[in-house]
Amino acid sequence: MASAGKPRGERRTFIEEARRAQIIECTIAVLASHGYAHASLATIAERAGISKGVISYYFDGKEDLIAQVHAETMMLVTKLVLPAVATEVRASDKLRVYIEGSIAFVETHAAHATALLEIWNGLRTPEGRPAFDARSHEPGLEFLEGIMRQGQKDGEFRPFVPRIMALAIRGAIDCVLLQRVAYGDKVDLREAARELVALFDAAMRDVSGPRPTSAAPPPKARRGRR
Amino acid sequence: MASAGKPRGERRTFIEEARRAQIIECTIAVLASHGYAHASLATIAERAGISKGVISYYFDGKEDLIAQVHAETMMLVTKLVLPAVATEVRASDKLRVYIEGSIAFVETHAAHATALLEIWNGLRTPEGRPAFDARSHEPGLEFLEGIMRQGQKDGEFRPFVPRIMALAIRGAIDCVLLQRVAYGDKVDLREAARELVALFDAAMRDVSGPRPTSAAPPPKARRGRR
Amino acid sequence: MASAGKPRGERRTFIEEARRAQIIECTIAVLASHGYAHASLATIAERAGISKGVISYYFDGKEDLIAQVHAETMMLVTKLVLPAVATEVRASDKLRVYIEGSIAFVETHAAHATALLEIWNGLRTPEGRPAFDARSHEPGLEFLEGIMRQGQKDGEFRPFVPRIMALAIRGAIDCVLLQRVAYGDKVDLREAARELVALFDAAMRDVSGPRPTSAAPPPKARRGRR
Amino acid sequence: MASAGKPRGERRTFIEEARRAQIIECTIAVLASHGYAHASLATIAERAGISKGVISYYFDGKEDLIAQVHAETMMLVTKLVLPAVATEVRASDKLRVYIEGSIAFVETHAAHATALLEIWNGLRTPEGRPAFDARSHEPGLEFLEGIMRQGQKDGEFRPFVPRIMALAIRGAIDCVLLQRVAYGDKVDLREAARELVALFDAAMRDVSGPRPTSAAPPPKARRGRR
DNA sequence: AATGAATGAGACTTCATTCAT
DNA sequence: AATGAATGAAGTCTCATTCAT
Repeated sequence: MASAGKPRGERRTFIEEARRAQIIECTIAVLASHGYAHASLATIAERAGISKGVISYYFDGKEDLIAQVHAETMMLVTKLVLPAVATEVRASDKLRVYIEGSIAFVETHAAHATALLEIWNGLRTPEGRPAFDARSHEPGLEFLEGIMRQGQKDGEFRPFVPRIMALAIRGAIDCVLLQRVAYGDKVDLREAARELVALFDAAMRDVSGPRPTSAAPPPKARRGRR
Repeated sequence: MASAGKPRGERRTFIEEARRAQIIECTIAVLASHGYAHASLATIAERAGISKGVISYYFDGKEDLIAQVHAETMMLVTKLVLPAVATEVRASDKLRVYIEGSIAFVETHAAHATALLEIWNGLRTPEGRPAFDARSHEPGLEFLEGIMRQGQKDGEFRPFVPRIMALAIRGAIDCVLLQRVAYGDKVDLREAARELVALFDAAMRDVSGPRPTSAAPPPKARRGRR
Repeated sequence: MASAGKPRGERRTFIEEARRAQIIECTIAVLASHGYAHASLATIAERAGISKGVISYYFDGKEDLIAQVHAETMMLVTKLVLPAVATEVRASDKLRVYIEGSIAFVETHAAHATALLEIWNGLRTPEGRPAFDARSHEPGLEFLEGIMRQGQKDGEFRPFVPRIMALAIRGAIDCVLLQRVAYGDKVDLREAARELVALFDAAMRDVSGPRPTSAAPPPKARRGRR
Repeated sequence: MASAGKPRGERRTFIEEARRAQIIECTIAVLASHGYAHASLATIAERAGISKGVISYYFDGKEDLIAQVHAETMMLVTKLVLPAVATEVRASDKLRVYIEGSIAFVETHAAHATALLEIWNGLRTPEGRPAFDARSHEPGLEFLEGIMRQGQKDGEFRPFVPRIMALAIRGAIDCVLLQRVAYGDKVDLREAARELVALFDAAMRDVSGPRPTSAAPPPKARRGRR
């Protein structure tokens, strides 16, 4: 039950917001380094240098904590990737920026990315079924499908089932993240981004005929990759 | 500890082997239906209609049981997919059969496939690090890379980094499995197989020049981004 | 520990007295609605719209708070029932008024009555022994016994052991309260009062012989039973 | 969830039945001596000289344990009181035997009686409402009401509301138990039984006129009360 | 006079593991 | 070869209490 005394309303003091952020940050770190199953409240509290009770004070139990970490991280990755995608006009450019941005997120926010993967894989319903299963990919998948349908309408992409293509993109990015987690710096993320962009460009581009909108060159100057 | 009397050597009676197989089978079923974290020895024993002690008798603890389930399942999937691949000659055909076989395995051995995913995601070292992380993909990845290198040598495939392409294939297949787990029959595996084959065929095939056995395949010009 | 600065002496400012009364009132409400075990300081503070610290400021811990709630409520029920009893002369009338008043208290002060029951049942010494056990009934029991002895001396009542009769009256009233708590409005308290009066009148009245003080008619007109 | 491995089926081994009985016995003792709120599993296990886990092994959690203690004790008191009641024919005799039996149970099974009272008072729903509130008295109350209605039909009892009379009887007995708990041997249970029988006999007996079935004298010889 | 923040003990539960039979 | 019984550690959660501000 949402017991009393916890500052879960809208009004948040400065110190409270700081603690909350600190706990979330530590949870991400522990998720990344210990894995979902070993991310106990005790470990998290120890890392934060606080007592376990504080976590219960700020969050409605472990489930709530994990859910908020998930939401916060999803918001972060969305905020970092989507705006860049929105600046592009052509579907192929959108996808390129999406892939590049996703891989860049893995590089700049390794712990966040790993924690996200842990949550996706580890969070379960009481009966053991995945709680953030493929369903939690939905928003991202639908976003990708939207881009693909646009590309197909514009004649930029060949015909294919958008859902499968979107799955392939997500799976590829996640698999690269896994490699990064396993092998660390030995995995060249720049190269991975470059290759994945080329891979899916080749996989989707329509080479069967003349570009329908050939008269319409890229409406904006080619943006350098970095 | 590996106490004396346990039949863990090579010599195994028939009944022993049967028990062992039964336990492994039940573990797979429980992993698939309850998830890694909820797959307790009690649940497995109950499903097998035996007492928990028997599991300890045949396996050196839970970790050992899971490891053997993993090995057994990997062996199974390998046995079902690789021979078919070996009957093909051209790299593109090998890849097609590999993808089709992998997706078919998901369909015919749903529990095995799900259990495998659960183990990959859930099994950890005592410190919390993934025990069957990306490293356990290695054999499969290297197998795929070998096919790709062959295709590139034959001029069938364009130049690309085999490792990344292999990762993308594995990721795509795993993601389709996740969808299947999440959405069940609503996911059309035949369609998925067809689409993935087309996807990676388009992604890899060399369309720049004359066909496969031409005299001079593109050595490695243009590792350009597009 | 009773730290300095807390207004626990006699001298109390108006605002202090108001806070104290407010906390006690809220404690009664929470006891009645949540039960003893679930009446946490957090819940009480929340209901009062104050912080938990205030309660510690005005009371020496939870035990002290409950004790004061008990004392206050006992005082209230005494103040409401005893004066009416005192206006009667004959023992049978006193008992009638006592029962009617007790049941009326249950009706007009439902939360107080329920809270009292919760305290009687729930409050324990640190070792787990009832802290407000039967002993806390003592004043009320002795009061009833006094009335009975008077009635026996006057020849109004037959001979019986006053203590047991007093226990029966208290038990009957408490049991009616329990029914009220459990079944709410479906329990007709007017009827219960009427029946209990008749029950104990029949149980105690001496019908063996002529009224000793038959010459002394009821000194006041029979008060309507409702 | 009813986890696996617990012997909760019908088949019970001897040793298992013994453990189960031992745990229930210890729970009754701890309930009686420590009160409901302080009857933790740790205390119960300590008293039984076993580890906490054993309790979980034999019972589905604390709630289940308490429920079984309740059921077992109710069964015991029923088994001890009801047969004796059934041997009587006249309602007044049935009630006499019921009261005598109930008080005798308090004397011979003090811990059981106290534990029962603790459960009635202490067991709550998650929201804090009584779980074995007055409702759990229902069977007993209805049994008493049945006797009373028979007595009224036979003309043995005067008219009154059976439910209130039944409540009064239960309340009186419980209150005597409370006194016993509080004052121990100083409370004379024989006297209490004698007095309560006389009390309720006087309260219920119809003295208004001739016995309706006066022609039918007591069908069996008066059984000496002691 | 009051508050928000933090603590730490204690409760219940789950589960891998051990052991006598 | 197998079982039932038992253990003990670890996890999550609640809550009275303390304390600096």
